[in-house]
Amino acid sequence: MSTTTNVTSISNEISDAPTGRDRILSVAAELFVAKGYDGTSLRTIGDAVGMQPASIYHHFESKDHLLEAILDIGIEAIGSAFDEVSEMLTDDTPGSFRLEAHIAAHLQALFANEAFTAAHVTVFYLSPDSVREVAVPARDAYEARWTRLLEQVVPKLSKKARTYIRLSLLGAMNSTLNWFDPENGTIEDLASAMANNLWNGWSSYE
Amino acid sequence: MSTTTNVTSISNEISDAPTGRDRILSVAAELFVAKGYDGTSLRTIGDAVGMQPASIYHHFESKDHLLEAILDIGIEAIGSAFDEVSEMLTDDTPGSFRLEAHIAAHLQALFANEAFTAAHVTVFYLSPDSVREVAVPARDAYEARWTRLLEQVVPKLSKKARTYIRLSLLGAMNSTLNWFDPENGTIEDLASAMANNLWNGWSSYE
DNA sequence: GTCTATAACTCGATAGAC
DNA sequence: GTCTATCGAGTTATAGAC
Repeated sequence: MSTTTNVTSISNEISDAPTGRDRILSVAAELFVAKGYDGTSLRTIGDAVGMQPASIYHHFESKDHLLEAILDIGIEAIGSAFDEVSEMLTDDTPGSFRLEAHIAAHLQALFANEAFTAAHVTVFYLSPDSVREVAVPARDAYEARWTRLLEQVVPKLSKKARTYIRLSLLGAMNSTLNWFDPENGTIEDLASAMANNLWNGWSSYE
Repeated sequence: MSTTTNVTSISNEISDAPTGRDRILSVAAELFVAKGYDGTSLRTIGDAVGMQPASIYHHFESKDHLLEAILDIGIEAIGSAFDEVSEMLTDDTPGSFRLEAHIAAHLQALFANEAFTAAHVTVFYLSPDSVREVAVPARDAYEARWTRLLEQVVPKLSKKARTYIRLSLLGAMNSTLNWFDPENGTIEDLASAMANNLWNGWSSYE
């Protein structure tokens, strides 16, 4: 589907100290997330990869296209993580289990793919219009997976209410990038806590 | 406490078509939220207020100080909204009511103070270090209000679990800036839905 | 595939008139 | 309090050698 480097090859090459194009992608993703798209110059990226800024243009047509490639890798990674979980679950898996498993997959993907996935939570919203337009279809396809999941897990809820909880849940999960430190607790614990609190409600802790 | 224009005078002057310093603040806040801090030049702000970029320096020492003033107004506004609700509730108000009232206040503040409050959700994270350092104490004080509230509302939960739900809830509420349209539903409804789903849990909709 | 050099432009900020 | 004019540094991107 994608014409850019796919996630599998990226994650394999991360441990192999990627060079050239893949290394530019990794470094640029980290910098974009840390300092913003406008706040990261091609000089900064070049310095970080040990390359002149002009050399980046051999691998990418423009700074915008570099960001497009990063967002493409990120959404592919998190979509695959969702699908892998789906394949492991059967139709009669309890809703609370399915919810927790997909929450865990989303959170793992957020923290495990260098900054490719994280870029969708922060960088995306300030991206140039042309870049956003390219990234939107894949993002919508990912959201649609959650829409279908919630239709199955909380079928009694109205469509509008399901929209609210879907977007609230995604907002809560994505916010973990701002406050959760994977060295200070496991993502499994975090996912379990989030899923349990959502499923059982807070009233039991009153 | 604050040496910059306070929220009350700002909100009063919004309807009076503010001029000079206050107008720069309003316009810059909107632009910073829409296009990012690095993505908004003083020239752009000047154009939007009908002023030469150099004239902005009569009101603000630098672009950084302008952002500091905006963040100060924003956190003051949302803190006041929290405190106003607190004063309306008695100690024996049921936890679910208190939760919903404070959620509603937070969401109202997010959408009602031009972009001053919203700047804390987006612009803050990519601000220059010096600006962030200035804004952090007031942000921490606001978070501490939520910490105390949750200690009272869900006392049986462990401290760690309360930290998770506090940050998840704030993340969910702040994400509404990305997806909720106040012209397509009331904030009261949104707050009610969020509070009810959190309090009662999703299991009842299975 | 990476380099040097540079074009064309924009940035935040300053100086000083009015 | 707002203006004009401008400085020095930074930006994306291109041209062309190796």
